Amino acid sequence: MTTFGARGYNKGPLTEIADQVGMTHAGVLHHFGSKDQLLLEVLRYRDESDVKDLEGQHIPGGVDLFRHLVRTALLNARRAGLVQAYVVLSAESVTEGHPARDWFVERYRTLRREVGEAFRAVCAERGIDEPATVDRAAASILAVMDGLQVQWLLDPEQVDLAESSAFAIEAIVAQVLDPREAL
Amino acid sequence: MTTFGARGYNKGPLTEIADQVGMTHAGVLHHFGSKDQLLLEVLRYRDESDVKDLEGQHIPGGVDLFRHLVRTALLNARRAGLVQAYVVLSAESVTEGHPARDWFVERYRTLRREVGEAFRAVCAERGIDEPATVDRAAASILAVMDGLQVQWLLDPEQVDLAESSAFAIEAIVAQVLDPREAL
DNA sequence: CTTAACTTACTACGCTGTAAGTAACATTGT
DNA sequence: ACAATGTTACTTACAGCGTAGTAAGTTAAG
Repeated sequence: MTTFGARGYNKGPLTEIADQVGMTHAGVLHHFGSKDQLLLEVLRYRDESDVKDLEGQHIPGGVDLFRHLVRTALLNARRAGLVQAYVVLSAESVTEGHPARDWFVERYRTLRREVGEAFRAVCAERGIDEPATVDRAAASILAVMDGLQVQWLLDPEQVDLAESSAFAIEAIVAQVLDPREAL
Repeated sequence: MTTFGARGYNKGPLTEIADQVGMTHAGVLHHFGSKDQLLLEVLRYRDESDVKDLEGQHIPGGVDLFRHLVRTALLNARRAGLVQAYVVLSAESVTEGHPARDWFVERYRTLRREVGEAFRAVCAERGIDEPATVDRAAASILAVMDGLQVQWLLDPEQVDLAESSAFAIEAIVAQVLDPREAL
């Protein structure tokens, strides 16, 4: 994660990764078979340990999911390395034949579904019949979080990741629950 | 742009670029000196020709800038290659020692400033005293456009770039002009 | 006569993946 | 109890490719 995050998958050599665990690059290949496979295992492992972190604690739904996303943005501002890994790898994954492409496609589908469901729950709770904008809003919330991360990594002095994320999420949620035309 | 977009800067070889213009890779280096320099020239050239496109036409300000951004998202849905180049290169640029890093830092600063000014113009026009959220909103609008592009490139069937962008921009503008708390 | 626009040929490096060897440990048969 | 036989976790060494950059030569135009 450290190497792929700092230098990207393509430019992140196995030798650097091997050094970090006190091994030669051939040793790493002994365990993972190929560099592609290592990347997928790293991503899978992150997912697993994220789930473990939430064990016992309920995975929030409804309005709590949005609060959770805001807290995540706040947390992310303290772990640039991990954020950078996701930013770099997700963008790289859109290129031809990238080994993590399918993983990111699936990941975004899952996240959009979860955020979409949270929207539907909130709408139901407040007696709003489900607006057509739910799917767009779900994608937008994930998008704004990702996009802010890029700007923040490039220019941390100028961009406040947590504040901007919170602002944008609030804006989008408000627009779903009670749409207005400003333009 | 085609090669760097499709394969990224790191994995985009000079030979492929040279082939596209019917030349050897040494011919390309004759003109640009190094691969780094070529990338910077490509980016500079894109900027220049964007300015040329707008020549005569006024660069929109105030509320028209937001409409222009929505139209841009619509236009972008028809040019995946260019979009992919920006997505891949901007994310790659956050890595250590990337040749385009400074360029992207500067680019986002400029864009945030322009969007921020548009916000201030609209606020002045409508007699709203400038809210503290302008800067966050400016970053958020750029962020949501970028982030949606990633999701759209990965899964064009599932994500409607134009609609989602329009929705999110509207949401953010509305929240600046007339803030509400939804959470 | 010079300069520009190349090409060919080469160097040199970085990288992934493979093959063969080694040391430690586990398992099994007697 | 102990040898024989894997098996695991590596290392060293190397093959082999892709690639950026360089140097020298070629052709055409000014």
